[in-house]
Amino acid sequence: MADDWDLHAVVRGCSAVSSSATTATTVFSGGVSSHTNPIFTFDRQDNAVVFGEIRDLYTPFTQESKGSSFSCLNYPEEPRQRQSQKRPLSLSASSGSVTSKPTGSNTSRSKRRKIQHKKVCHVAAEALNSDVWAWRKYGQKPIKGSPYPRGYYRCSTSKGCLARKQVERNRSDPTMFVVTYTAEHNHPAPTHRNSLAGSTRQKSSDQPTTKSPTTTIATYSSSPVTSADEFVLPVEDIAVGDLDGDEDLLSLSDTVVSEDFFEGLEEFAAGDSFSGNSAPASFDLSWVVNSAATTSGGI
DNA sequence: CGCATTTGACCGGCGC
DNA sequence: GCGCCGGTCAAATGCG
Repeated sequence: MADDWDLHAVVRGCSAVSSSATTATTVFSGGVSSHTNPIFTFDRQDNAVVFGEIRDLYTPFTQESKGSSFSCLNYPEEPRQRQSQKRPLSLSASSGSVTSKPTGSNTSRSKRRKIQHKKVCHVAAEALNSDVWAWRKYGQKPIKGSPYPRGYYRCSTSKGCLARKQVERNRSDPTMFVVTYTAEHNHPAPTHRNSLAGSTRQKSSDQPTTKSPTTTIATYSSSPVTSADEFVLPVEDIAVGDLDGDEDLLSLSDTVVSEDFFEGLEEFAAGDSFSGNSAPASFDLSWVVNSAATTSGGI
């Protein structure tokens, strides 16, 4: 089926460190556009973002930036309502069992859409591989304005972690991906690629060395990054849920982040992610495809 | 056997 | 009020 979509192969990215460009943006879905954090001012209409944020992007959404010098995150947790709410789902149960849907009884799943903060960042394919967190794919969907599907991932490091991530290929630049982070991790970042993620799956039969041209996320292997120099973060802000911006998704200002910014990250990324996965130094999709969303692999 | 991925369906918000 | 679309869930499937 959607073999070509392999978006999942891309996941992993953003918060990572790789030698490539990354764009970070904080967005408030729903229109909560005003500022919220004194540390960085971002305005949906101003494209104003401050490093703190970016830094944050690269920083695991830990509870509250424990001791981090960048406590920029302060997401309101209003939207945090459902998540593990097992709904009856009618799939096979057919009619009757739909339990007449939880008509607002508990919480609506989308309520979140209104207030949830989101962090959007643009990362190069290479950067997608490097992510300290373990993500597990829970869905994929074709998005209207984009020729590429969007993959939905959830943090698998911790069962209760609400952190989610959406990965979508930038339609203007297929080599770039738009990663949207939602909610924060309620647990510290794994020093080593967590295990909860299980084992990295490897499609032996489908080993896409070339995969379908359709969308094949050409995630080249990551380079042992450590050169923060290459970190150029074009910051910009986009309207969540409204890929109208599509094309300008990746333009705007370029900000060079000092390595200092990612020092910690590198630890994560360089520390284990790479070594953990015998990542080929060359462009090998297979690796990415495997370790991508699963992360796990590592040690 | 366990876990991740895949995929179709369901749900609710938002726009018209 | 209706329809569209994004987001999430859960069953099924496959692989390690």
